[in-house]
Amino acid sequence: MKLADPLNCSVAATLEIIGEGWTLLIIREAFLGTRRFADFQHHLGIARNILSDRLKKLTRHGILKRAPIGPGAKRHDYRLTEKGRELLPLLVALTQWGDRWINPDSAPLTMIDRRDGKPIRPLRIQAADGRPLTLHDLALAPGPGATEATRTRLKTLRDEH
Amino acid sequence: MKLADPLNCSVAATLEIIGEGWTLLIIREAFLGTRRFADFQHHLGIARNILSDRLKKLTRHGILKRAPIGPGAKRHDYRLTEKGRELLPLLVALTQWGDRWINPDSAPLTMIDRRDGKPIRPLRIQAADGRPLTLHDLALAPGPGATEATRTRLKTLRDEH
DNA sequence: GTCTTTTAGTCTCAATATGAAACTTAATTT
DNA sequence: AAATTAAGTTTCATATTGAGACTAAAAGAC
Repeated sequence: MKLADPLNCSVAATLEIIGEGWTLLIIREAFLGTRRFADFQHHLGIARNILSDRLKKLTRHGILKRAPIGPGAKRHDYRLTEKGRELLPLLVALTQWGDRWINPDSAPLTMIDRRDGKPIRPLRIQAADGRPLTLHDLALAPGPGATEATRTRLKTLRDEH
Repeated sequence: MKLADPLNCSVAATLEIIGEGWTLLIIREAFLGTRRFADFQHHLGIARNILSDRLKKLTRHGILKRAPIGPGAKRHDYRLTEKGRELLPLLVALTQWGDRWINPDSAPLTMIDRRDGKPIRPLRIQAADGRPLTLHDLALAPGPGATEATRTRLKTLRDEH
């Protein structure tokens, strides 16, 4: 994916880091507790050079961090940082969409609340006060980082509607 | 991304369809109201052959559908289906993560509640009864589509913890 | 209806990324 | 000290991407 100009968009910015199949699968593995190079490689069946490249990229972006495997060990492994753990809602969104639209009635894994064993609720978009919102309840406003182009585009959008 | 075996995982299944940067950016554009080939091309700066390929793939998977541009028109455009619109939480997750971790204090766009103009709430993982859950409150259970390998893996995970 | 322009692609070819497997080096184990 | 394992790197064949020229059908102008 070779962006001509920056799109001034957090979706695009995020995808430049994790917008590629293996990267998110590596992150998923990390959420499952995988830390070692060889384990990522076995579980995913990814080529070693690609894995090496992606682990470097994720580390460079602070999503994974290298840490000694044990106290005093010289080898290291890869662990999720806070920045990485905050990708959980993204993984949940991917899982829930896949469960519904690709594997309906045959979800491979269910995320449950450890406390009561019940499946978690589907993600919802909510207003500040918690009301659920649909697509039609949403609008876009320029944020503090909006460029002039973004502002113009937004106006065009509003005129269309 | 060439998966050796199916991973029996909805994340992987979903990423096989949309796990590539341009695909999600096309979907984002569609949420912004873009429908025509030339408009996707112009807004994203994507090569025409790649765009053509991705639109076909998205159409084949039922995320976009082709429809006549107007009543009686022979030309068609591309519109989100219900299946496509259900990707909204995924886009919100991408946006919110990017706003927080890549563009802190300089979000390009803010999603607001049309009713009161206030920004929407950050996505949360919630229990069936609505309680917010953190990573540590979650567990995984085999779903109806779990393979034997998945069940075994899950047991291993549980033993580790 | 015919001419012109626009739209939505396809085709070609060079550049880049990926994947498989052999190879290397350092850390651990025996 | 020797053997083994773990974590990569290198090499090279193959696949994907990107830029731009080219094409056919539809829409618009007259």
